[in-house]
Amino acid sequence: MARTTGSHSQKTGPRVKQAAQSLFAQYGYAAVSMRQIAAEVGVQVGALYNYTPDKQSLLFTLMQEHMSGLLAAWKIQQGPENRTALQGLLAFVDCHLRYHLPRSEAVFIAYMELRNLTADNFDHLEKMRKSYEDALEAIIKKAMQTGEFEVADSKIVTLAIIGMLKEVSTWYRPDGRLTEEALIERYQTMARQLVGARAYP
Amino acid sequence: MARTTGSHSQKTGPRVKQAAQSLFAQYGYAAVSMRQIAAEVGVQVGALYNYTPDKQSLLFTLMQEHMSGLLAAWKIQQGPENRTALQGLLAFVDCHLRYHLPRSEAVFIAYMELRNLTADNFDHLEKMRKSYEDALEAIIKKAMQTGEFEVADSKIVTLAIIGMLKEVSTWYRPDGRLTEEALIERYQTMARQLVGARAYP
DNA sequence: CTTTTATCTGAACGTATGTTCATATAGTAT
DNA sequence: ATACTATATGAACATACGTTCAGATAAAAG
Repeated sequence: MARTTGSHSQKTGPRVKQAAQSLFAQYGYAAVSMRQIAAEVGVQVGALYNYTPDKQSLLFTLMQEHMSGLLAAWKIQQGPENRTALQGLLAFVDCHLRYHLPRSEAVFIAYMELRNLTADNFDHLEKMRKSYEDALEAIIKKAMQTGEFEVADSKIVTLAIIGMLKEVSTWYRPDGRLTEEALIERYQTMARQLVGARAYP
Repeated sequence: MARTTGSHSQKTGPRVKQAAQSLFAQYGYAAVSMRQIAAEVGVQVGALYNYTPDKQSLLFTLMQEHMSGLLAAWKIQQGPENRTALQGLLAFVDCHLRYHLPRSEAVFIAYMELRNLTADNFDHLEKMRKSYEDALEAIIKKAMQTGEFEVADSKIVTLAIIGMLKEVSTWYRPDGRLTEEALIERYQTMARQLVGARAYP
């Protein structure tokens, strides 16, 4: 062996991804050229192809890693099976916001660039998105059966809560009026009222 | 005068806008070429410039008209000054969904293409969006003072409700499980619970 | 029928695109 | 020092872009 694989690559590779994420988030995938990404990294355009087979893979990798991280975060925070539905709901809100708020660029891309994925890549991500949605719906469904929540339609309530949470990423700024903690507390309250939870845990 | 102005124009003009709307919604502004739009209309690319000074104006016109229509719809449905806050909230939910559900293409563009507007055009639309948001916040604020709603933060609740409503457009299909009426009723219920409204109107 | 003019065509403009590749460069191992 | 190879360059590829415009077309007005 001559040189440890990717001695430069280990520096440049992440910088390519970071530049792509930053530019895709700001201008959109279709509006960003490989030359713009190269310029941001400080390299000629041909060098990018040492780190990605093509532009599409760059987008897919970013989106896939973001979604994997989200599902992993929930797996950790989802807690024991025997807790109440309200505890589950509050944990879901907490987990979602804590993961999304510090990742505004990745979040923006995840919601805006789905249509720029190839069919295969789209299907892959759609399955991940669905499984995240299902995690919340499972909590709601269980609470409907036990009467813990007062909701008429678990599907709609699931989507409403996710919609309410997604919207936060469009305006939240870390230096804004509310701390992350205060924000989470407010959204937990709204989620609790939205599902008509009977009592505090 | 030789020919009534726009004898063909009155047919082709709207078709250009419709084609642009359809293509922008499906593939995104940056990914759609003027040649694609022309092909959809059934005309050569040069002919488009009889109907728009440039591609940007095509986008702005679509977004501006959509937003004008929304504000006009609310102006009609907003009702008398003396009704209860809950009546106002339910009317807002009703108005929002009735306007958005049959306009999925325009809605998609309105939320996705803001960053492809020039600075001036963006500012114009941002003001309109803000005034729509303010309409809802005014209802919430009033209800906070009278104690009609139990909310801690009118701004956050406003954004949460709008987020919840916006999300509907990402999945609603006219031939789906729920009728428009049933959907509106469910979202009115969720909005009412979300703000902790004291009693039914 | 002739004139007028709104509308459309077809070609051209300069510039930009994603991707490839032979060649150069510079660190690492022997 | 020499050989090796991961990484970067710089130019080239065919194709596409938004926009312009001289000229063709066809419908209404006189």
